Amino acid sequence: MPRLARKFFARDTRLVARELLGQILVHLGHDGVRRSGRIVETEAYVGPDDAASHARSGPDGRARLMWGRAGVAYVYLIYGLHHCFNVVTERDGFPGAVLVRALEPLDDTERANGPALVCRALRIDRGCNAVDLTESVRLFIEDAPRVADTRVRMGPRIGVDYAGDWAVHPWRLWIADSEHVSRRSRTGSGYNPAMLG
DNA sequence: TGCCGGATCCTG
DNA sequence: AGGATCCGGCAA
Repeated sequence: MPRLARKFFARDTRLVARELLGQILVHLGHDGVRRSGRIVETEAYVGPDDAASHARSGPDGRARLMWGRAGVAYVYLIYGLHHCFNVVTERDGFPGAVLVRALEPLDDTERANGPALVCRALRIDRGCNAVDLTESVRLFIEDAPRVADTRVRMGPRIGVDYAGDWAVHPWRLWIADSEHVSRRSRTGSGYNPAMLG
């Protein structure tokens, strides 16, 4: 199965977040086991002014990878015990990334309906940080059929209430009929992008 | 150098 | 509702 190439990621972050739905995230662990899952929920973090984004700490800060080459993994530790997996987007010099929030489990993978559970299920940790997904043989995203617009929902990002006006942007995207999205996406409302005026 | 708070999850 | 538990950023 072909993997997603750099030009897929080097676009508007919200578009990448939308088109990542349905694609297959694959990690070959140190134990040689292939673990994978279909991406069913994402969030977009875009631009230098997004108050919810780690990119706010600047091009030399914690999330400097977000300012760099699209298609690279940005993995960080949160709350001292969990990992979150992102893919860098946009052109060089403009920060952006998509957080993978939930997977439908495929090969040797346990439930992954939350960003930290995604990393736990696929054994992704900071050893995966800065890996180029377009070149790595152990961490990449396979190109799977595109999900129809009618199945997509969008709503505000989770856990970023501190970000003021930026918290209300509907930059969380998920597959409406998936059993494997996070609790908030399964029970929350959300709306269809096609219904936008 | 010290402190604060977080793109979370689980248990009670 | 609260605890677990580490690290980067910012204030002093």
